[in-house]
Parts: sequence; C-alpha cells; structure tokens
Amino acid sequence: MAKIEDKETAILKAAIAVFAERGFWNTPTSLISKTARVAEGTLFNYFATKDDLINAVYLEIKRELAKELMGSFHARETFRDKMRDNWNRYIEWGLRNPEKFNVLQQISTSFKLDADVKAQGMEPFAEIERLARESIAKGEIHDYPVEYLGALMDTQTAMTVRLMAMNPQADYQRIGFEILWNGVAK
Amino acid sequence: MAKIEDKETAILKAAIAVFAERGFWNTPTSLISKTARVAEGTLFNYFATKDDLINAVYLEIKRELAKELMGSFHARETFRDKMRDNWNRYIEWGLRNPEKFNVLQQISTSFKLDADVKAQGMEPFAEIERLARESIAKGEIHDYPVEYLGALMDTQTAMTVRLMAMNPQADYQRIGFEILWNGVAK
Amino acid sequence: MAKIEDKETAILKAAIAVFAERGFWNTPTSLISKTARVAEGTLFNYFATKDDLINAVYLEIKRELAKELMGSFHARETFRDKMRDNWNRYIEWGLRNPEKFNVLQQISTSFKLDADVKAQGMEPFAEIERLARESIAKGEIHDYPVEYLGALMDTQTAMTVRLMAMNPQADYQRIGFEILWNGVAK
Amino acid sequence: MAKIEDKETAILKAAIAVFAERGFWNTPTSLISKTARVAEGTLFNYFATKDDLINAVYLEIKRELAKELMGSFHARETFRDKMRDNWNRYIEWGLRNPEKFNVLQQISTSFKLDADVKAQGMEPFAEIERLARESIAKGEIHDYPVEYLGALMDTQTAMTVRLMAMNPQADYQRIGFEILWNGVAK
DNA sequence: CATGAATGAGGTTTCATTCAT
DNA sequence: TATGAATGAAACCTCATTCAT
Repeated sequence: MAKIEDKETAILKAAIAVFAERGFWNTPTSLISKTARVAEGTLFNYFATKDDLINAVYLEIKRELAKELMGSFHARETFRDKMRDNWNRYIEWGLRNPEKFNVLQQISTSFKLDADVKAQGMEPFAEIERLARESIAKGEIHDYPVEYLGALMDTQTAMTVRLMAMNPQADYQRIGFEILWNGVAK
Repeated sequence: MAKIEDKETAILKAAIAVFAERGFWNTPTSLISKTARVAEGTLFNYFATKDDLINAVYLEIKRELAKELMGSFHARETFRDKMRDNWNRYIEWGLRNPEKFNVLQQISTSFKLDADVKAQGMEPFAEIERLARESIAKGEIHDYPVEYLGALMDTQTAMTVRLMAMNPQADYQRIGFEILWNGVAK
Repeated sequence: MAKIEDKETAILKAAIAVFAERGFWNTPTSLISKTARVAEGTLFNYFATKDDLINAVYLEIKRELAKELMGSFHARETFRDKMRDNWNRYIEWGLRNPEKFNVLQQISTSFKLDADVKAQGMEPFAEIERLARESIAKGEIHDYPVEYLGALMDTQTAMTVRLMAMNPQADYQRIGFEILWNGVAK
Repeated sequence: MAKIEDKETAILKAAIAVFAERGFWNTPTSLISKTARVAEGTLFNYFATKDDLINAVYLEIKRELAKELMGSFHARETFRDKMRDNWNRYIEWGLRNPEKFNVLQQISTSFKLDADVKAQGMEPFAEIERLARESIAKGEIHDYPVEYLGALMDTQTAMTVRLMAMNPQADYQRIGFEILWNGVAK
C-alpha cells in the first residue's frame, strides 16, 4: 500500500491532540486511531502497547522542546543571558504549543516512564546544570545544589506558562525571570 | 486506631492509600471498598460516582493541609517569618504525609475537579495573597502580582518536597526558602 | 438479585455444550455466557479466566465420571469382573453423555491443566492400579507395569466409545473387553 | 541443510515446529512465517487459509509416517511379524520425531479435517485391515471387526509412544505388543 | 512469486454502577 | 443503611487475511 503519509507521525499527532483534551488515562486507543484516520490495529503495528505509545509521545515532545532550547545556550554571552534566553524560549514554546505542553506535564507527573526514555528526556537539563556549576565557580550565583536549581527552573517555567495561558495579558514572563534570577544571583 | 470507624472516613482513607500506590486512574472502586473493608455497593451510598469520591478525597486532603498551614500566619510577626513558617509547615507536612501529598499532586494535575470544589481548595491561598498585598504596601517586597506569588510559593514548595523525599539529607528546605525570599524581597 | 438458578452450574453446562460443538479453543467466552443466559461479565465472577473455566469444566466432568465408576470396584468379586464392570460403566456413560465425553477428551489432549487439577482428575485411576497390583500378586494377570495397564484401559475404552458412537449397532463393547482381558490375563 | 529450500517446505517445517511447541490453536500464522523466514503474505501464496495449512501439515506428516510403515508389510512373512514390525516402526518413528508425532495427535483430536484429506490419511490402515482379514481367514486371529483392530492398533501405539517419551527406560514397547497380540490371537 | 503494512472483526477481561434482598 | 451478585459497555490487543508495490 502506498505510504502516502507517515502513519506513525499521524498517530503521534493524534495522540497528543486527544491526550490534551481528555487526559491520556481517559483516552481509548480506538479514539487515537480514529483521530489519526487509521485502523485500530494499525496503531499497534507502530506501538506495541498503549504504554509504549505514551513513552513515544513523551520522547517526541521532549525532543522537540530540547531542539528549541538547545540553541539558547550558545547565542548568549553571560550565564544570566543564557538562562533568560532559555526561560523565554521555553515559555514561548509552551504558549505556542499548549497541547504539547499540557501533555508533557501530564505524562511527567502521572505516568511511570521507561527508565531509558526518562533518561533521554533529561539530557537537555544536563547542560543547564553544567552551566550553573561554571557560574557558581565564577562567583556569579550562590553555591546551591545544581539539581535544585534545575528543578526550580523547570517547575517555575511550567507554572508561568500555565498562568500566562490563563491570563495572557499579564507580565508574568518578565517578572518570573526577575524573581528567579534575584533568588539565585549574588 | 478507633475500633468503630465511620465508613465514610474509612473509604476516604482507603482511597488515599491505594491512589498513592497505584494512581487514581488505575484504581478500581472495588479495590477501594475492599481496602476499606466495606462492600462494593457501600462506597456508592456515600459517593454517588467515582468522580465524586475523587473530589471528596481532594477536599479532605486540602482541608487537612489548610488546617496545618492556617495557624502559621498568626504565630509570627513579620511577613517573612509568616511566609517561612508557612513554607516549613507545608514541607514538613508533605514529608510526614507522603501519600496524601502524592495524591494531592496527582489530582491537581490530572483531574478536572468540580468548580466549587476547586474554589474551596483554593481558600487557604487567599490569606497568603492578602498578606502579600500588605507587605507590598509596606514596601518590603516587590510589587508583583499576588496570584503569581501564590502560585510560585505553591509549586516551589511542592517541588522541594519531591526532591527532599528522594534525597532526604540535602539542605533543600533552607535553600529553597532563601531563594524564594531573595527573589521577592526588596 | 434472586438466585433463582445456580449461575455457576449454568455456565459449566453451557460451556460443555458449546465446547462439544465447536471445540474449546474455538469458543468465545461471550458465546458461553450467552448460552448460559448470563451477562458476559458474570462468567468472570465465577471463573477468573477462561483457563480457569476450562479447568473447572474438566474437574466437573471427571468428578461425575469418577462417581459413576467408583461403585464398580465393590459390586463385583473377581478382578476380571471389576474390570469389566468398570469398562462397561465407562462406555455406557460415554454413550449417554457424548458431549461430556467429547469435551473430556478434548481437554485431556489439548490443554495444559493446572497441576493440582490434573492430580485430582487422576485419583480414580489410582484405585484400578491398586487392584491390578493385587491381581498380579495372585497370578491372575501378567506382571506388567500397572501404569501401562491403566493407560491402556483408558485409551482403549475411549476409542471404543468413539467407534460405538459412529457405529452403534456393532458389538465393540463386548469385543473390546475380550481383547483387553485376553491381552493381560495369564 | 540445503541452502536453498523450497518455501513451501520451509513453511510446513516451521508450522510443525511451532505447533508442537505452542499448540496449533495458539499459533499465529505470523509466527509460522517468521520461523520459516518468509514474509507474512507469502504463507498465503502457498496455503489459502490457516485451515488449509493445517490440513497440509497433517497430510505431510501422515505421508511420511505411511512411507515409514509401508515397507514393514513386505519385509516379514507371518502376519504377527508384519504387525510387530509395523508396531515397532511406528513407535520408533514417534520417538525419533516427537514434534511430528505430537502435532499429528493434536490435529487428529482437535481439528475438523477436510473430508478428502482425512480419507487420504487413512490409506495406510487400509493395508493393515486387508492383512487382518487374511489372517482371520487363515484362523490365526479371532474374527473381530477389522476397523476395530485398526483403531486399536493406532490408539495403543500412540499411547505407548506417549508413555515411552515420559519414561524412556521402561519396557513398554515389548510389553505393549505382547498384550496386543495376545488380545487378538487365537 | 514475494513482500509486509494495513485492516477491522473479534477475543478476553475490567469495572463503575445498580438493585433486590 | 449495607450488601455483593449481576450487569454490559468498553478497554486493550491479536491475528488471519488482503493487496499495492
């Protein structure tokens, strides 16, 4: 049969859309395949189980986000600027992709990911922690555990996206970073 | 343990225990009733639907947490001390009640609560936002939107609990508050 | 709800009927519940899995057969008479209960029974082997391994039932026993 | 092993192997084609349906067994020797080819073969029944219905193979024939 | 003839909910 | 009010078969 469109991609897209709307626990695989305009069985040709599909969705989104963020570290000079760039890109990506953002949050907090998938998803943050260590060495920011800084950055960004989505005209993006930076800077 | 226990309470307790272990989407009501040593049908005498039960669990935990935190605002003098007291009580409660903390997070992020239940659950934060407004008026902290401050306090506390649960000997509790306070103080 | 009729029995009976007609591998549980005039889910209240049901069917039939045969050993005097009585009862039961006989054969040859169920099903033959040992000691029959004699008795009886079912007017019942006895007698 | 092997043969061999291991009801055609290192669709170029394949497997094995047994009738002089030769060859073939033996039993007892295939599979026994008739005429053995004798020979041989496979050091092969012969001889 | 992606009916099992007792 | 057997829709997944390449 003609591979007119990539079915795997169609399934992933459909999964993100319906997961965002109904929550992934509440979404039958039949709805995903229907949304993807694909037979019910086809889904399982690409993803052996629903859990595998969820892992794949997570990884797909994380990879897209990582690509979005990766550039930020090299485009700026100071650690503060790198961090702010990262902050801004994350938030803007989240606002541009509310479904993906939403699904990522869902999966992160309510699903037991495969260990290797989880590890892959964490890579992007390795870089930010490395930069934080450098900055600590230079005496720019306080000597806090970098894993705490990474987690803080992550949760605060996510929270900011959520608030901005509900209240678009507020100035949370600038304020949030100001608070974050003042919190850690010497 | 009380020998004769209200069945409703028994069901709520059982629900929290099994939700914490398996996730509430993954938990059949039959397991809850079994854990509560109550007939399957009995559960539905107290909670018309599973969704109602989830709402009730949420409210139950939120109320307990609120009671824990409420006192903090009056025991201290300055806003900083009130805030720190609140921070500490939240974290210590979370560490003492990992199941309840866990279930609260689950429900908050992956369940569509009834509007009125959600509203009731937010009450405790009204107080903290009121205090923040006072403090802003006194010029102690920056003039940031109080709803942002409330949300920040909430997510950062929760994140800190999670990290401390995984790494108990770390000093996250003190550090976290330091960052938070430095972030907002003038 | 009124327990007007024993549903468990109804399900077992229905299973035997449809297994006989279509083979148990080819029989959906939905057809069993439909035949038993019971909801699809009800079947699983009584038998956790289809495999459990098959084990139960096997045991049910074996027990009935055992009851039928058990008496035979005491009603007669000589070993030959006991054996012939057993032979006759088995065959007549098989002809009277073609469905049960058929299903028993099916399960015995094409299903991996639970170890304990298998063991329970074998009990009746312990007795015949014990009697064979006695008879050997008395010098009535040849000193052949009793487990071989038991298996021979079993397969030859079953084969005879099958042939008689296809060709009812033949004299296989008498002939078969004659061959069997002459084969083992001194 | 032949490097280039007929795909049809490869499929038949693979089917026997996996049927023996998992039972043919439990074996998906996809596993057969995979085992045969052939595409899923290819199997259906040779066998229109799974049922057709099962029929073909049956016939293939029966033919091999027939070839093995056919010679026996001419290599010996007396009917007893022919019969014993047949008995021995069957048993030894069964022990040498446990998978084929197993699959043959499975299909014979749990599958509705096509009428013509069944007829073809029975041919070898026509010969033994013819010889039995001769022997009866000569007064060597009792005048029993030859179809009963054929069926007896078949089931008893099969049972003996099964027992020997489980208990290889026992003397069932010799004993079994002794019983069989004494049963029918005058 | 060979391939393997695609199909969708159908299989077993789960589970929230009902209701007669 | 408490019970738990009964229900049946729906979930996930399998697999024989088709067919465009």
